[in-house]
Amino acid sequence: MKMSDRKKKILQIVVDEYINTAVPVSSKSITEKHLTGVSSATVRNELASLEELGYLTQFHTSGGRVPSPQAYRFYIEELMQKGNLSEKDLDYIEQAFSDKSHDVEHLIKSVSSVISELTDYTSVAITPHADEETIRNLSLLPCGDGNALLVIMTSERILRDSFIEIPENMNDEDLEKASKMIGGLFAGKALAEVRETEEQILSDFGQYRQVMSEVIEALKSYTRPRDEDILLTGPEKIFNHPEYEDIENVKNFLTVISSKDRLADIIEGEDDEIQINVKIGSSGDKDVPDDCSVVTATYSAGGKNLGTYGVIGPIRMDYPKVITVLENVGKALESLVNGKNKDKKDNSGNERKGK
Amino acid sequence: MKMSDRKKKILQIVVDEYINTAVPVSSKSITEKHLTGVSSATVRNELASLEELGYLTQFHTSGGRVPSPQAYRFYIEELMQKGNLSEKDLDYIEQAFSDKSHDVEHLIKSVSSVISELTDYTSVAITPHADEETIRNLSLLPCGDGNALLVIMTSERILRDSFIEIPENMNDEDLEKASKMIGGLFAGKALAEVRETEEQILSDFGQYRQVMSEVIEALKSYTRPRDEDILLTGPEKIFNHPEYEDIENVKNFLTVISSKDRLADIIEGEDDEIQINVKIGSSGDKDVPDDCSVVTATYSAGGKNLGTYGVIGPIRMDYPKVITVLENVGKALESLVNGKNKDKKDNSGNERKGK
DNA sequence: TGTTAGCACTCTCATCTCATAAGTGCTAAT
DNA sequence: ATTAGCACTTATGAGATGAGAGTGCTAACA
Repeated sequence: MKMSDRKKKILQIVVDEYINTAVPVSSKSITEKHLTGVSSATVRNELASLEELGYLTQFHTSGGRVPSPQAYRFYIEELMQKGNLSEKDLDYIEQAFSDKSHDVEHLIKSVSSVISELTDYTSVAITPHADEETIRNLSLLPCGDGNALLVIMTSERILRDSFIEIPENMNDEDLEKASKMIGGLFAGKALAEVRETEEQILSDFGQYRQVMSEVIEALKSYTRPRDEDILLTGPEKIFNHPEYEDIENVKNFLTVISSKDRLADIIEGEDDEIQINVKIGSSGDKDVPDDCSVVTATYSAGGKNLGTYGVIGPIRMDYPKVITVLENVGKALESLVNGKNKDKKDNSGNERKGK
Repeated sequence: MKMSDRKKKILQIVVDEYINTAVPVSSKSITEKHLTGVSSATVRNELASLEELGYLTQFHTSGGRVPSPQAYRFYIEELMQKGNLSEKDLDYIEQAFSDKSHDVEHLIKSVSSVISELTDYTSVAITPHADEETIRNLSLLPCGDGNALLVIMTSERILRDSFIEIPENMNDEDLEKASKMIGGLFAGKALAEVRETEEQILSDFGQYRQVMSEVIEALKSYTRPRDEDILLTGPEKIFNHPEYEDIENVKNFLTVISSKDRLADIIEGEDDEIQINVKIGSSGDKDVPDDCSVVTATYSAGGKNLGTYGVIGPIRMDYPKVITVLENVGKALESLVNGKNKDKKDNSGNERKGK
């Protein structure tokens, strides 16, 4: 059976209506509010047919219809009409990003918080992978107790640090020399490269072999995302959505978002080509819980990867709104980053500027 | 009216029973399980009297009695019998702390997680105040774009970093000189001291005046606790306690713990003299929500402040268990820190080793 | 052949009643 | 001071009931 235009229209109405009201949609309400000119019986026939096609389900015989995950997917692909943000919302974004501080961490927090506020869903964010970054600066600082502090900064100003052990006989001056040497060696290299050239690097080193190997170990550990790299904003927002009046759903949700590892799995694994990615519960993605949807966007601007952001919430999510917000935030970020680059050196490129 | 011994005994039974079962306690159950030898009518009289004294309340006339916050306070002060941890639990603590990594951050996470696991409540932790620490190392690292990265490490290995602006004409060598100079100047100073001596320090500086003032600004900002300094572990644990079958309570709880600022207020403001601190809802402490209790312990060992840890949960909390766990974790921490110091240099002191 | 009116059927939901069980407060006896 | 006994209160759960919503089906219609 094919999808006639009227079927599509009706499906769109059902999804729109259900997103807005959270109430199963009846044939009557469709003819009354949206599709005047046909009788409810006609709509009823179409609904039955859409149900057969797998787009709609009923909880019980007299309960109206509810979109299936498949329907949401189709809706997002073909039916959804994206809106525009209100002036107020646009202002809000601008306001939030106008902060003077250039700090990546603060920016990430702002972005995450803006998304959560504007969409009214819980927002998740993961900072860009250090893996792809190049090392801008690497230093070893003395601690004075047989350890040194390794600090690295990458091209995108991501910082990592750890304590490493140094030989007993190494004094502060030696350490400084080692620091300069190792720092110079790694400057400009990508973290991912370190692993590849590990043997070569190690073999080249006599004097600072031990320190060197500790540094490499540390660098290797930086490629894994840390708990702190995953940000969760506004978990309490779920209470604004009626599906979370059921304690079981809350329990499930809270359990999922409590595990940073789990969260990372959920928002990771993006296809870089696609800018906005929607995962709808029980879509075969085992990481996303059955009754949740996750919409994420990976931002990059001026050749910089700025992380992946998104919202997690019920399957009955306001996709048009969420996607609109994510797009607008993306634009704002882009102009922020480009604008800033222009102010300084205009070293922006277009290498990785999403499709 | 005074509290007879029998009244105390009965109050203790009621609180114990209610903590264990979450069911209002009846006169009958008391005489049957705990106080054989008296009739339920006698107990009933005592209960009525305890109610008059403000220790007990009833939801409705045939519903048994429930302890009031006042009763919990009295219970903790006078009636409670602390248990011992099981072998299994003790092993668990030891296991968790045997991690090789000496990193403060990991330690804090372990502690928080252990507390949450053993008590079955949500655990909160706040890292020690950088304010009281002395600066062990301060360095300025070049970024290459008109900024420098300031990194400090304190005596307790707390790290802070920020980007500061440097003058246009300052090259990497100048920066290194400035770094050494400023680093030397602040080494051994407490962060709190910086503020006091600010004017003097600034006036002494000609050449690096601007950098210096940026550094001081940054140092001042380190005294405020950051979001990352507040750790929340196991929020989903609340679902193991029947009071959180009510969605309103969950909502309230989640809203409170979602705000790091709020959390900080709740577990801050400890009296340093008291090692374990119990705040019971509606106790006049406006930060703690009405239907929550917070039990915290501030740990210090070998002269080091190791942060404040605790649990947040329903007023009907298993205080004996929680307090026992907190005490045992404290002991384990102490022996860990002392042990470690012995291994190395035995530079431990007894300056601040809580009573 | 597609559309529609009409109607029986199903299911939920709120309300009511009713009986039961639990627990208390009070009184009078010990 | 304690206790047995009993009336009183309230929660809880199990039907029963009726209203309301929505559907599926059938037969008539354009």
